[in-house]
Amino acid sequence: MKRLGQEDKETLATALDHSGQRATPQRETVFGVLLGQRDHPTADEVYARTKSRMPTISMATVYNCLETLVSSGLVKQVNIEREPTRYCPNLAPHAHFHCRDTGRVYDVPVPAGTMEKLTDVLPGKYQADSVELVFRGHLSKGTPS
Amino acid sequence: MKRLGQEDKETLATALDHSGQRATPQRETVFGVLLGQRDHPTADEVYARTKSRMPTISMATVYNCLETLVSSGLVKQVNIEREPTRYCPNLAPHAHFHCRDTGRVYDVPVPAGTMEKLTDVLPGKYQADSVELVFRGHLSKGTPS
DNA sequence: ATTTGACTTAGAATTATTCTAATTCATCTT
DNA sequence: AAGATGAATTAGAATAATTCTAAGTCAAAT
Repeated sequence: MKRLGQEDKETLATALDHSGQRATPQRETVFGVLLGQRDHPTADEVYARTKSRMPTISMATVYNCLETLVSSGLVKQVNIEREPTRYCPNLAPHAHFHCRDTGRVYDVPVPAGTMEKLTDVLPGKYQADSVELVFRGHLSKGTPS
Repeated sequence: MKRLGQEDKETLATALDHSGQRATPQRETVFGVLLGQRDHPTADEVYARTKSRMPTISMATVYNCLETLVSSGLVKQVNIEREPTRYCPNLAPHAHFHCRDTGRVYDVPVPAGTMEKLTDVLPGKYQADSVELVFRGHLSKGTPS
């Protein structure tokens, strides 16, 4: 239940300012929720967590804040199959692993350059500006959460 | 507007039988629609195309048939961002390219083994049974549809 | 011929998300 | 400091893709 540190607060303020938007208590709280538990929560989950810190916030505001954070580049949306959109504040290039058993989504770090290298498979006419890599399967049993 | 050839019909019958389901005129027609125009149509689009061959079919049946085809392994669902699910009868391993300008989705063939090789980035505890690779961007201008 | 259960159908229900319209709030201007 | 301006928040209505329900149809098996 930690609050935003000074550093994160500045990252947020700068990124928002850079995209012509303001830092607000709601946006800071939502950002703090995402940083505090990096388990790819859905908007619903973000709402629940945020509400416990800021009981008056509304669902619409949570959606608005998430959209704002995404547009400022600090947060990424993660869509897996038709499930509700999840939110991820991990800015490093990475892949995702979706567990069929639990539905959980894990970040998978990838070596530098790996994602970019993937675009080599593209015929010249395709100009990719983003690459998404998602694995689906299950965790070896005996593996803790 | 071609119908299903004998070969595709048998592929369908076998795959359905293998998953304990029956071949029906609706399923054949929907499968024919997917094979006839491999542009990753949404359920709505499949419905429209199927309706022109079989005017009495209902949306529910189209969804049912698509689900049946997916469960039999002949068709893959392609989900891109929160857009409606698209359907793809391409069984070869391939990636997808999503054009930001037109919204179209293109199949991108990948060299044999490429998709499997990607699982090398996974720490041991992750057992992947499927890999999904999606690029997003735009087509070089001057490129015909 | 009858039964059985799979398949189809129309329409209702669901659900994540977006929209609307009314307020609140911070900042800017005077 | 007071008022104006526009961004941000809010509750609730609206939307849209998909799933569900319940009734009807059909094909195969007895």
